[in-house]
Amino acid sequence: MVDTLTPSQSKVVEFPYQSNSTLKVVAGPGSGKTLTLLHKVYYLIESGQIAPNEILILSLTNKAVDNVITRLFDVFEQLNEKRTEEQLKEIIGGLEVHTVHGLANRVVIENEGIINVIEENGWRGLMKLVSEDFWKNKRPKIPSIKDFKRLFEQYKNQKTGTKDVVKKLTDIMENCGVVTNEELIDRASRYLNSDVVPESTAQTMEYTRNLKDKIKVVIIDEFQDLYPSLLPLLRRISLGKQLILFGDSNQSIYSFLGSNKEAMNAIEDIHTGRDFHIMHLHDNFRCTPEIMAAATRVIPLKRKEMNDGEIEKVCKDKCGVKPIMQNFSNPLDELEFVRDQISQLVCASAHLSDIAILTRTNNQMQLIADHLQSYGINSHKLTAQPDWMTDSRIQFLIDLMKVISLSHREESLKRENFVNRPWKSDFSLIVTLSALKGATNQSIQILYNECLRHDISLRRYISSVPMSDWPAAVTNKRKISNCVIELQKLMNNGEFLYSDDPMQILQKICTFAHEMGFQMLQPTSHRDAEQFRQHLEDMYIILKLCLTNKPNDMPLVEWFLHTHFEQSLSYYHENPVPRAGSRDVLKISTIHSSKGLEFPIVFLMGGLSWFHSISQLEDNVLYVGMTRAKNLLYLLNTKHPGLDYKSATRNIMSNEKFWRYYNTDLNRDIPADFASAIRRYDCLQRKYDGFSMKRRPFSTLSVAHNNKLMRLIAHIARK
DNA sequence: AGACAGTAAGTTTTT
DNA sequence: CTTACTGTCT
Repeated sequence: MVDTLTPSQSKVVEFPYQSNSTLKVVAGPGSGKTLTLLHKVYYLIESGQIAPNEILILSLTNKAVDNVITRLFDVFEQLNEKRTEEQLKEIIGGLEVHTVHGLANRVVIENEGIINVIEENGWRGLMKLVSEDFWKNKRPKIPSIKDFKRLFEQYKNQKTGTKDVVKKLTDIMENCGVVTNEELIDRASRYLNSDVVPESTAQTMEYTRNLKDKIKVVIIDEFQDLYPSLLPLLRRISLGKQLILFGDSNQSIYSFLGSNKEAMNAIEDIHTGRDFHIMHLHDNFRCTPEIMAAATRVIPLKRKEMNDGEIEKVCKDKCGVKPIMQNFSNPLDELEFVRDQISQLVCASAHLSDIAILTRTNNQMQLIADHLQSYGINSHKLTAQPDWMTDSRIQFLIDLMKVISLSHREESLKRENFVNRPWKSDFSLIVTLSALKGATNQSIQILYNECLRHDISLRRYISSVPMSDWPAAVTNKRKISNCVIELQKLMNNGEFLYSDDPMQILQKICTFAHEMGFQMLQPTSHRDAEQFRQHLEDMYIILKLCLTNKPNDMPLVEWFLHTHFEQSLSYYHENPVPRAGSRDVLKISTIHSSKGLEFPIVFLMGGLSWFHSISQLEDNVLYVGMTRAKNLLYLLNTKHPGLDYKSATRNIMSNEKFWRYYNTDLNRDIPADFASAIRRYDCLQRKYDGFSMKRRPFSTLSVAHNNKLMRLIAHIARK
C-alpha cells in the first residue's frame, strides 16, 4: 500500500498508534511532509485503529490547513480505488482540520456565544477612549495603533501602572464580546480545562467535550511555528492522546511571536514521563543540488551537519545553474532587472505561473505588483486573506452593519423584557463614532462615561437623552446625534436588515456612510478609489454567496455578519484568481506566506535597498525563501555571511542545457527551436520600449502611500 | 531652553 | 540608511 513512499516515510506512516505518546517527525524542505502526514492519517483509519472523527489536525496558518484539505481527497482517492466518492467524502468530512486559532474560536463560541476578534478599527476606537495623559512618559510620543496594542498587552500582563485605564478598556471588550487573539487562546484553554461542565449546558457543549474525550490522535503540522502562549491549550488538547508533530526547526520563521525555541523544547515533553519518539525525513525531492547547497550554507547548524556528513539527500540531478545573485543600489534598477529577467524566462520555456517573487514585506509586494502591472504583466498575490477583507474601509462598513444589527437585536430583546446588559452594540458604535469627523476623543469619552453612569447603552443615550442634557464638554453634539438617528432609521427600515437583495444592502450602507462623510472612507487618490470599488465588488460577491447558503430563518445581513469571514476564506481558497483576465499570471508573496509552497523559479527580494547597505534577512527566513525554489533561484539584494557573492550571472535565456533540464523536470515537451526565444525576446523588448518613463505615470511606478520610495527617487533624481 | 551626539528599530500572522 | 527618541552638555 505504501510502496510509493520512501523507507523513512513508510516508517513514519506505519508507526503504531499508542495513546499518551509523542512522535516528532522532522521533515526538511521538499521531503514530502504533507504527503506523509496524509498517508499517516489514512493508515490510522484504514488499519481500523482510529475513526476519522477521532483525529484532529492542527496548524498555525490558514495556508497550511488549506494545503492539507486540498490534498486530502487526492491522496485518499489514490490510496483506495475501492471506495466510492461518497464514502471518501464521509471519511474526510469526519476529520477535524483547523488552525489553532480557528479551533479556539469554535470552543469559545460554543461556550459563550458569538465573539469577535478585535481588528485595526477596533483598536483605533479603543485608543480614542484613553486620555492624553495615558501617553505621558511613554515610549513613542506620537503613538500608532500598533504601539497602543503593544502597550495594552503589556499593561494587561503586568497589572501595574495605568491599571484602571486598561481595566476600563477590557471591561468594554468583555461586555461587547470582543477579544484579542491572545485572549481567544486563553479562553479556549480555560474552557477545555474546566472539567466541571454545568449539567444544564452539558448537552450543548458537545464540541468542547469531543475535543477532550473523543479525539485520540492530535497531529500538529508545522510544529516549528508554535509559540509559548499556545502551549497551555495544546497541552490540554493532547492530554492522554497520541501527539504527532510534523515540521522542521530550520523553517521556524515566527520567532517574533515569542521564543519558539522554548516552545519547541516544551512541546517535546508536553506531558512529563511520556513515550517520545523522533524520526527524520531526510530526502529532498524539490530543489536542485545547487539551490540546496546554497541554502544549506545559510544556516550555521546545517553547515556543521554537512561537515559531519549528515546532510539531506537531494534527489534531483544537477541542473548546472547556481543561484543568481545580484545587488542594486537603486530600487528602480532592481525592479527593471526583475522585469527583464521575467521577459527572458518567459521567452525561453518558462510559464508566467512558474515564477514566484518572494518579498519580505507586504509593502514590497505591492510595489512589485504595481511595477509589473505597469508593463502589463499580471500577478496574483498569495496573501493569507483576500485583499478586500483586510481593507479597513470595508471593515468599517461591516462595523456599521454590526451596529445596526446588534442595536436591532437589543431593541427586540428589550421589548420582550429581557435583561438589557451588556450592550454589544457599544463597541461597534464607538468605532463608528470615532471615525466621524468632528467627534473628538474627549466627547466620546465623556459620552461613554455618562452611559456607564446611567446604565444605558451608548446608542440609547444618544438617541433618547436630549442634546441639551448632555455634558457641556461634548462638542459637535448635532453631528453625533444625527449619525445615531440615521443609524436608527436604517435599523427600523426592513429594507435593510431583512433585505434579501445584496445590492440593496450594500447600497444602503454605502449611502449612509457617504452622507455621514466619514473621513476614513475618503479616497486619497484615483488609485485608492479604484481599489475601494474593487473591494466593494468582492464584498458583494460574498454577500451573494451568503444568500445562496443562508438558513431560511435568518436574515441575510445577520448571516453575513456571522459567517463572512469563513465564507470568504473558503471562497478565496476555491477561486484563487477570481479576477485575473488571463490564467497565466505570476505569483507574488511574502516569504512568510510562501511557506509550504514550491515554485520552479523564485525571485527572492532581500529588500528593495532603501539603504545603501543591503538588508540581511534572518537565517531561517532566508532558508525558507531559498528552499521554495525547485529549479532556478534569484537572490536580489540579499546579504548573508554564508553566501558567496562571486557567482557569475549567466545568460539564462540561451542556456539550452538548463532549459532541457527544466522542461524534463516539469514533465513538459522540450522545445525544438531555442533560437526563437531570442527572437521573441527582441520583439517583447521593442514593445516595452514603447512604455517610456514619460508615458508611465509616476503613480503607477511607485505607490502613492509609499512615501519612502518617493523620497528615495527624489533623492536619486537630485544626484 | 537649545544644540549635539549616541542609540535602537524598521518586518513577518492568527478570526 | 532614516526616523524618533534619549541623554548630556552648555
